[in-house]
Amino acid sequence: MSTVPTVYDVAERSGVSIATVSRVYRTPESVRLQTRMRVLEAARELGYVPSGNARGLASRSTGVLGLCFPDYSDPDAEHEVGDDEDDVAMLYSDQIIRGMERAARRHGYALLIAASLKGGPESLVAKVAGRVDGFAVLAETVSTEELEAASRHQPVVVLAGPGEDGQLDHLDHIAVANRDGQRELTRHLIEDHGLRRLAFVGGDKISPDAQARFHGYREACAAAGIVVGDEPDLRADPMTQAEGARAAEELLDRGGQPPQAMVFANDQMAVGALHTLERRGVRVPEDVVVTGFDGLPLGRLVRPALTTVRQPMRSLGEQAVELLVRRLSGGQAESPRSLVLPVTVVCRESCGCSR
Amino acid sequence: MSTVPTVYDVAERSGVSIATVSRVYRTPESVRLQTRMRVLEAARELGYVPSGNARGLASRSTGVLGLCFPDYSDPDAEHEVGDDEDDVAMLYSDQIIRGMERAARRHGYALLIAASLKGGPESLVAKVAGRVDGFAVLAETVSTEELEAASRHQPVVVLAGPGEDGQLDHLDHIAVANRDGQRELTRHLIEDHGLRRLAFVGGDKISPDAQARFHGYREACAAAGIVVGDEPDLRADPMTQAEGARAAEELLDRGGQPPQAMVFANDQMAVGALHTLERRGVRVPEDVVVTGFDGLPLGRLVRPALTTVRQPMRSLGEQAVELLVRRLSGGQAESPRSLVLPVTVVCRESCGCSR
DNA sequence: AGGGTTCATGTATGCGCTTACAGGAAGCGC
DNA sequence: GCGCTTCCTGTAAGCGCATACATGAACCCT
Repeated sequence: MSTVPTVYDVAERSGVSIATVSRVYRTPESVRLQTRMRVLEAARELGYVPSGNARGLASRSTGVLGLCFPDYSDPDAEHEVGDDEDDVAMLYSDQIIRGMERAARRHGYALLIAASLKGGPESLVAKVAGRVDGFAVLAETVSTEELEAASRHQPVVVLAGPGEDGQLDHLDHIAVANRDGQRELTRHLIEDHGLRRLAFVGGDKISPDAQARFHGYREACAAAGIVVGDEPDLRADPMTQAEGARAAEELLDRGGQPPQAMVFANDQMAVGALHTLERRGVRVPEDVVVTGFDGLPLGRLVRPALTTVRQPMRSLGEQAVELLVRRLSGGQAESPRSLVLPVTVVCRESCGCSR
Repeated sequence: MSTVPTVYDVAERSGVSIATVSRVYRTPESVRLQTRMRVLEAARELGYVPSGNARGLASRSTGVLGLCFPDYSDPDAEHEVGDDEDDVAMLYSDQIIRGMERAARRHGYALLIAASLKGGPESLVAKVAGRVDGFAVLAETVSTEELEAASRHQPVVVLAGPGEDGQLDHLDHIAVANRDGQRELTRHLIEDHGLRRLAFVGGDKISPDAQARFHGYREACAAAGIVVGDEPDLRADPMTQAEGARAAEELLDRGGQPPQAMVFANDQMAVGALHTLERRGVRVPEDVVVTGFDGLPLGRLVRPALTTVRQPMRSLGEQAVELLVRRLSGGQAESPRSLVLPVTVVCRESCGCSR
């Protein structure tokens, strides 16, 4: 790899000063055409590539935005086969990555992504925050304190997070209308399909999303005079297909009348349930209605197609970038924004709608 | 955003020198516990986050790996609804991103991703290469010359690219066995299912992948004494669901005997075809067999499930990182590697295999 | 011819950090 | 008490670039 060429090398070779070399890249018009070409020629011969680090240091900006997200699966647990579950599991963050990448590109930024390495030597934030102009974090990804520190000196936006009550509410925040969406979907099941015996399968207690959805569910039930406990009928942890399948199993095997509808806190679990139900010969939606939440592409592809609530995950990422970009271009002083992106109920086959 | 604290601020506040502050982060054990805590305390109070740029400059390494990939879709063409196609379209690069991200994380690297902005001010490589320790490019992403320059001073691996004949063959290169896979799948259709009237739907002429697949197809046909022209029966461009649907339509409407099997150069087109066929009341696999290529999760979810060739896209990304890491840890001098990852034929319902 | 402009380039400094190297303090054996 | 280690910390020199400022040439106008 020999020694890496620098401005000095290019300057020497083309007989100009380093300042001129720098100008050729930063403000080409300010350099006489002839000189410019000489410099570029020398750069080409040397294989010169400007150092982003040096540039960043000198100009105090990197042209890079960041995204920190949780470490879904153990990176060391390599599953040779059957990474199917996984394929789906990560779609959520994939969508956000895509959204951010796109929006970032539009604004001329690149995207640095890093998943939290549980207890790595360097903290995630140190790694990301130190290299970007601003970044987004998927809620619960990094320690509050670190976020705190980082956000004192650069824009940070929290995605899909703690919601209104968080202690991070001085930061920009983007969430989706979990509660509204679930309430609306539930209302649909109750009013439009006339169902009364519903079962809600939630997630772990920590997940603010799952909790908000449960609240929406309860509200709709309450509005219809259906009694619901303080807790979901079942909790799945993690919220995977496998757990969803198991949950369906359990709901089926419970004594008493089986539910008319299984309302899952996310699509993955619902899809898992679909598998179980098919295997057990339970017809969907004739025998039982199934719904999810998220609007993963996956849900459109299973049979029966999944009724769900579509989260605009991609646009979550895009909005995050927009927010960051705005802060970076002068809006630092504005008061913290808290967006709640609307969701839409998507009726497909699994709830009994004609389609 | 006030002024960003630096080592100097932390040093002053904690009464040590900047070297000690640096050591606290780089080699904590080399600093007396008491001193270390004083420093960390000061850092916390100030909200200090080490500058990645400065660190990179001084230590000549960034801890970041990069990925450049093509600009699939026009970022400005926002489709409010019906981004369905798109959801699937990007799965390919998504998978690679995931693979890289994981592997990178394992090795303690973060991942910088950037799609080529067609004719942006700064070239993609300049943007990425200058900020990372090494990077991968999806073939055809950046100009050969730029790659050339970058690869002279840092590891670069080309993914799924020009193959054996490229002029970039002094670079590390990872491809998948397109030809072998398509040959094997085609052989399966001919020998195991006894089909003889096949139709191959390829992609644009530029795509080396699609071309290689067509070659594999031809080889299998030739081996079975089936005559095939020099060109695919149909070319789809782009290789999307919509185009696949249209291709199926065309194959159906062509005069003469319809094909017994539609062999598509990728999964997306095959899935599009599946839709068309269902709509037209043509049964799969009873009336016509359909196959894809790629092994997208999508293929497992459609009905009938798609017989295809699974590309290890995730592992493509992982291998890329492994290669980069190896080069970075002393293997610079090794001769260029050219991996061809094996693919596997995945028989599902759409070819008539019991499942 | 002299003063004022404009344009192109060079000089010099600093961005925030890492890291050899040096130096002082403390502990050891003799 | 002396020399030798060992351990911890400070000093200082860059890393590669951007950029304010200085410089000088060419030009225009009076």
